[in-house]
Amino acid sequence: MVAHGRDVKLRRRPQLSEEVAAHLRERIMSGQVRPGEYLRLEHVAEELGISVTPVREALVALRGEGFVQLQPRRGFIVSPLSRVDVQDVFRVQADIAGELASRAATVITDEQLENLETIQGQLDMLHTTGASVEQEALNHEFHRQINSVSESRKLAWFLATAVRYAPLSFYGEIHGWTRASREDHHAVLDALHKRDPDAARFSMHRHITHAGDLLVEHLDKLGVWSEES
Amino acid sequence: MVAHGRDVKLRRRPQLSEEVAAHLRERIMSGQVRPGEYLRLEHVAEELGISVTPVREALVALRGEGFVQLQPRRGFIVSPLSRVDVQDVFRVQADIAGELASRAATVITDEQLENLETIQGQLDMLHTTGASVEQEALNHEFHRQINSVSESRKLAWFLATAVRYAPLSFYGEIHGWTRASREDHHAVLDALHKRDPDAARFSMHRHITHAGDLLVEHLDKLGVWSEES
DNA sequence: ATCTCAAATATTGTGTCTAATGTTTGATGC
DNA sequence: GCATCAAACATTAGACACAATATTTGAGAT
Repeated sequence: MVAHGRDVKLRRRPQLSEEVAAHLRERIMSGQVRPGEYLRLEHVAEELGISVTPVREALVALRGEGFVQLQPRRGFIVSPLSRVDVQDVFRVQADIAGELASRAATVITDEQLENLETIQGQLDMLHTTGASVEQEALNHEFHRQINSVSESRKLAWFLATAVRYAPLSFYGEIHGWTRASREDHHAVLDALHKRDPDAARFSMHRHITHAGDLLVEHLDKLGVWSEES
Repeated sequence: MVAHGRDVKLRRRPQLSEEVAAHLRERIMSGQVRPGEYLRLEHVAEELGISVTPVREALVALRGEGFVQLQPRRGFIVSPLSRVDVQDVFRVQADIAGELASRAATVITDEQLENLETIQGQLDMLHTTGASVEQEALNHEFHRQINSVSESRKLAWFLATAVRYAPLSFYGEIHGWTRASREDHHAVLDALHKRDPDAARFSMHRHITHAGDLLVEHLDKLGVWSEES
């Protein structure tokens, strides 16, 4: 039972299918592959220099996330995507994140609050410099902490699937986002400090809505929508 | 052409992995496999008389639905499940179904309304007899119609994933459900007739909440929860 | 001699690949 | 147009490499 040391294996190889899924998500949400297009197993496999098995596995996962549709015996098609669709995803995300923040407000410990303050403090410092990768990580950690406070597994899971619709590097790239985000975060922290569930829900909901609006604008420019009106 | 039938129980029309996924969902939500248990690929494959490939595919899909978790190189574990978890899933389901009903109320056509009335009429007739399989189908169709009126793809998709937490044959088996359902449905129809979004949202939300409460009660008896408190 | 503990070895089971099978689509000939 | 056939491709099976865990073995300490 003795710990065999925490020899950190830095080279922990991620699952191939995970990488493929991330790759395809990115390609879809950046408009490189259009809605209605077929994603051919063999084609993708060849492109990445792997066999079809992990590609198929990735596509099955992506189907579960709503990015592609499976036509049995025919193949995987990129799902239609409209402005309203993305707004809807963020509506769900905002509702659930709000609920989680609300629950967190009633049970959060002083220690957890301090932890959040530390994270936000580091974020605020990075604000001046432009280290967007670390900003991403800290931002993610900030939300992860809040969402884990109430231990609402299923809500957290729903939230996680909604979050996937935002490209990984999105938040670092959007001008003006870091600043708006900072103010939003402080409003959330304030509500948590006061143990005010309604305020926590409201401020978190508003925060996610802000993000969603920016993403829609961003995707607008990329022109990823399937149809226009 | 036709395989020399060994003990072939699985039909060939649907995808194997689909059937496996449904099979495992059912086993999880009926308490036959407990949270924390490993689902071994080969074991499941042998049990169903198929190879491991579609089993793995089904488990990947189930991971996307939150039923199991993947520990890389270790295996698939049945996710924890508490009473609160199921309540949360139904909360999300109720919110989204309410939103979809609300949207439907503002755009539904007379023709679509008449269609719904027909479906509900058939449901009401079956109420006296006990043809639960057909009841299931009609009930499903009733909701499907409403959810498709507003063409909100992503919301409908979220809803679909939440719905999977109810065992397929659940509604037919619960005593008193068909009657309560009938009243709920008529309230929804009434709201749609009046083109009243708020009433549609409210009545649909209540309907789903009713169903959720019954399912929780049902699962309580089965004892599927991972821990008690 | 017995116990402790770690290195060596065996076992189990996933992750990926290759190959066989079946289905769909589109072209070709009638 | 309609049947037939071939190519393309998804789907399933089977095989194997390798990682994670369990078991055994053996050296050193008591």
